[in-house]
Amino acid sequence: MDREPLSSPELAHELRETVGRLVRRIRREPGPPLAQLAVLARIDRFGPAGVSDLAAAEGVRPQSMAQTVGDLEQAGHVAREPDPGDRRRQFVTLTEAGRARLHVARARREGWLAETLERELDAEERAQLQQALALLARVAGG
Amino acid sequence: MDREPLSSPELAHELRETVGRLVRRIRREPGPPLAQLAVLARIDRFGPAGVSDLAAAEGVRPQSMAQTVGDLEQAGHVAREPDPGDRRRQFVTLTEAGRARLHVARARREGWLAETLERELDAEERAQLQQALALLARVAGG
DNA sequence: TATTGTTATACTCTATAACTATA
DNA sequence: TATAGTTATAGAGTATAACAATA
Repeated sequence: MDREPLSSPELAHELRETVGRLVRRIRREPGPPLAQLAVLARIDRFGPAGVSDLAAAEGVRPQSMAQTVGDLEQAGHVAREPDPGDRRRQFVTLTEAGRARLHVARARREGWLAETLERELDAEERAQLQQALALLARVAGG
Repeated sequence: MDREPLSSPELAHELRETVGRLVRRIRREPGPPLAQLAVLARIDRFGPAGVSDLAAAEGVRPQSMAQTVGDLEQAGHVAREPDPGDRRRQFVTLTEAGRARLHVARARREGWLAETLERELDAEERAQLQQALALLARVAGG
């Protein structure tokens, strides 16, 4: 199944097309908006954080994150707590409803992806993919 | 550098986060809208095609593709030619301006990605990534 | 001055609904 | 009826610009 190695421009092209299609496919699954889900997941994993921290972590502008966090707050999925040491900052925390929402959403939305990974790939291929994700993280995060 | 193998749900989570960040990073590079670029690239590679064909190939609805093709036509980057055998169909073709636009855009937008692949990864890692893309295509395309 | 965060506005991308024209 | 394509409308996601409050 080995193919000719692609040049970097060719590989860049394939990479862009493939991840584009994958993102569209994931987004088609029902569930809460992906940007919101990502924030809930991050707070659940790493604990309360400021809006700027969340923006930097997700690779978006603080203004964009303020919008996302505002939507989550209106839905009752996050709450804000003032930082006593720096009154500019507000810690964004998960509410119980937000935590429940996260778990349900994970089961549904990432559930599709997880099932597809199970169905389409064998264990070795999943390990291959896991290694490749580390490479992609380097490409994206630089 | 081997890590513990992730469970499929964990891998799904990492996959979604990583490709999300990568897409945002690519989109930040200046250039024409990605959806338009993808259509120009496809016609350049596979020749003129109908709107529905393009929609199916890119994994979007025909209505979405009609919008994208309409924008491209207004910009003078594609033209339409009637199919003499079926008057419902219209072949979308590249204009000279569209071809020029494509090549400039590739040099700029995918150029960043190609350079990053060259800089951040070695040849073996790029080969690894190429193989992983085939796996991702299976996940996305199912 | 720098940092945290906001609101206002606009663009990209895609979707669903409702439609016309042709097969 | 089915297919190719359209317009209208809406929502998700992100951006820039301009601003307020705090450090």
